[in-house]
Amino acid sequence: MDFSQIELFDGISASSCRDMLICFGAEFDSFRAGETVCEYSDSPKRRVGILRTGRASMIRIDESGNETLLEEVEEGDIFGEVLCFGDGGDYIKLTCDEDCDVVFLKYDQITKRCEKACEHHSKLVANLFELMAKKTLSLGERIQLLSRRTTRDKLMYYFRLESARRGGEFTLPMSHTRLAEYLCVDRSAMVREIKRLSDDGLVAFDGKKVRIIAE
Amino acid sequence: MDFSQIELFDGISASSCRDMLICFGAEFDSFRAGETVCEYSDSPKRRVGILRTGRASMIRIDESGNETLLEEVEEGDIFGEVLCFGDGGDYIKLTCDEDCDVVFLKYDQITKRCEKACEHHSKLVANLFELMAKKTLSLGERIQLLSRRTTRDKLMYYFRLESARRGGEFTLPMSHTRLAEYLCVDRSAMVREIKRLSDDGLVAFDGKKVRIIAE
DNA sequence: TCCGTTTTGTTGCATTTGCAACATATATTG
DNA sequence: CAATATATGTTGCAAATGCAACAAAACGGA
Repeated sequence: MDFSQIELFDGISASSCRDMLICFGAEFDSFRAGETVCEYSDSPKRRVGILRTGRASMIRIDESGNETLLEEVEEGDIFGEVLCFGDGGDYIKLTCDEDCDVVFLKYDQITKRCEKACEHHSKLVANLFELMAKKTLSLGERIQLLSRRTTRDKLMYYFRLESARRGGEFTLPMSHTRLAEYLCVDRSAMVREIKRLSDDGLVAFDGKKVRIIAE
Repeated sequence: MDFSQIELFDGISASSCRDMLICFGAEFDSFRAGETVCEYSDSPKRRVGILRTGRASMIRIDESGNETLLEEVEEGDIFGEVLCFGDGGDYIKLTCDEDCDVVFLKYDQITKRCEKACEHHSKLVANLFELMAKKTLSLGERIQLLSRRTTRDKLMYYFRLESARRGGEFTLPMSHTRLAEYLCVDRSAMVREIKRLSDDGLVAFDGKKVRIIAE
């Protein structure tokens, strides 16, 4: 096992990694596209996951069967019920969009000093801190998006963000169906609104390509 | 200055605190209720704030003048543009609901090792990690709330959460006006929906007291 | 206490939205 | 290739929502 490429273990020697993996109760696992990494319905496992490779989606399904895309988890991201999406009663799962490699750490071991007092414990916490800061930012961005009142505003905010991130014209990184889940709006209503944006000359669409014309 | 009650400095001696405050570029400040702690419109200051005492609100005001309550910041919470609410272009400010005491730390100093290699640097990062985990949870909760499609669902989710947290009946911790901002819906529409919830016998209201009757 | 400000309650109305139901197109898989 | 599943485009309609406007109530200082 090569730890050096994993951001979480950055600056920690391989032998220290091995020590720590024991005291953190680390588990490595792999999943195929479409498989479920974990479910957060029942008993919390109190562990933190790090996505080493692949892409996955945190999805909530409510009583009515509505699916909501809570967040996209990408390479290097952390996830876990201890960190986010505390118990609201609904069924939540993490599903792989691609094949994924995952590490799990026991949350309680992270903040408490371990008995063996691994010398690199604190370095690992610092690394986790970085990952967490990244996540916090992306959650905050999500809130900014969802706090728009209308579908039109959500779409424009999303398009502007993607456009800024990728520089001008960009390709939608997901299907309409999924985008609707991401914006938390009805798909058909969203498509209707997209057409209006196009008619009003604010945004130009060419297949999955999007270009903002006017603010 | 007594550091011992501040969660951030938990487990760190007063003398180490003094050392660190220098290398972290720490600034202490106090604000009166109603005052603005900081604005995140223009140039990012790249610093992290910790609210030592008091309560404050992170508020966004968009071009149309709509105010959105992005998050409530309470005693011990951290805040800052580096951590959340990355640049979406809007004007964001943190306003005190009560008198507040605040510490600011330079973000870049946190993750980088300082030249003097303060021995307690890593302990402080671990403490920050805890604070951040708390924040991440609350942001995730917020996303769960905002991802409900209808005002009714948002209200019910909010009521259930508060009810669970405070055990049965509870008192609304904010005005209707502010709650509407928090749920990101129109106030009048929200009041209308509250009346419907009451009429439908799902929730009983008595002034600011709220009690859930049925799920 | 009085005055100005903020909050609350309410209503009408145009617009937006969710929802259900299709037909069609586009993968995906055996 | 055929068969099945999934995604897309579209529409009607009832319901929810945003918005504007206003009066009444509550609050907060001077």
